[in-house]
Amino acid sequence: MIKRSKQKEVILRVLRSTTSHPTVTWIYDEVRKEIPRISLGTVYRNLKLLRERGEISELNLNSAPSRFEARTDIHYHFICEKCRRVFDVDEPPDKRLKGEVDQKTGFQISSYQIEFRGVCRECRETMDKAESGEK
Amino acid sequence: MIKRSKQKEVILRVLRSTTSHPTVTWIYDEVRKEIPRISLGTVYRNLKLLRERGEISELNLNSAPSRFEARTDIHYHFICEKCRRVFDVDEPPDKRLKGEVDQKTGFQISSYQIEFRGVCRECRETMDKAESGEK
DNA sequence: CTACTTGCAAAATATTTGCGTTATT
DNA sequence: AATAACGCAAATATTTTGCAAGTAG
Repeated sequence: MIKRSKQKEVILRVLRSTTSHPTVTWIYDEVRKEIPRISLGTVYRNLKLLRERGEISELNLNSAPSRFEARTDIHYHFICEKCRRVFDVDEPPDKRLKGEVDQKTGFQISSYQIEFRGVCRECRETMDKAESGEK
Repeated sequence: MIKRSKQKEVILRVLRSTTSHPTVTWIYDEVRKEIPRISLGTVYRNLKLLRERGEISELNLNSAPSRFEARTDIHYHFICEKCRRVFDVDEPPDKRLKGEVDQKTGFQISSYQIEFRGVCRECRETMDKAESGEK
């Protein structure tokens, strides 16, 4: 049975307070403002529990540390390969997709993720400027 | 400038020889059969180069080690949460999706990935058996 | 009480990097 | 020659885990 704890509550509250898809370390630093003696291991353990309970989502994007978010509904993500920021994409996902893949493969699908990669507008502008200036 | 090397060639050939989405360690072990003194660092470095050149794809699925594959066309993946195997899903991806997200966000999208998670048929059967036997 | 949770520290994984040497162009 | 790539080993992350003590149910 899962027992409640101050740590769990604060971790969840911190994650719900942002839309920035933070890393474990960022969450750890935020939570420490309230619980200075919390350990990184506890953060990992609770994020894992919360993910298993379906209360949060974990994103594994290219290049190491996992990102987390409080949203658990299916939506797209965009990862900027320059600045590494992660954006939610406001485009309704295809409702039929899961069912079709379900049927075609015989797999029991519990969730899915769609991730776009590229360069965000801001970084593109910076790059354009740099290019015209340098040559 | 990128120079060719025996190592690069063998790594690429090994990856092209399988559809199993191997980890770096698996690739390393395979390549060592031909080049026993190759170092793990070289495998990492070359996989990174090949990915940057767009010759291979890197998949970052939940739970640590990256997986690689020689395919670079857009297709879906299914990850079994029990046995951790990765399957290609034979379902044509939505052609309009990239364009729509492109337009809506103003991002310059270079690629995207769709990953389904769940339990594969084989593991489901194993679980069903275990359950009926244990109670 | 019992069993889940915590903090701490150590271990286990995974990936990157510095450096002197070797190979490609 | 110049520079990219290599092997090796050490350094960095990143994540997990064992354990003794604390806390919720």
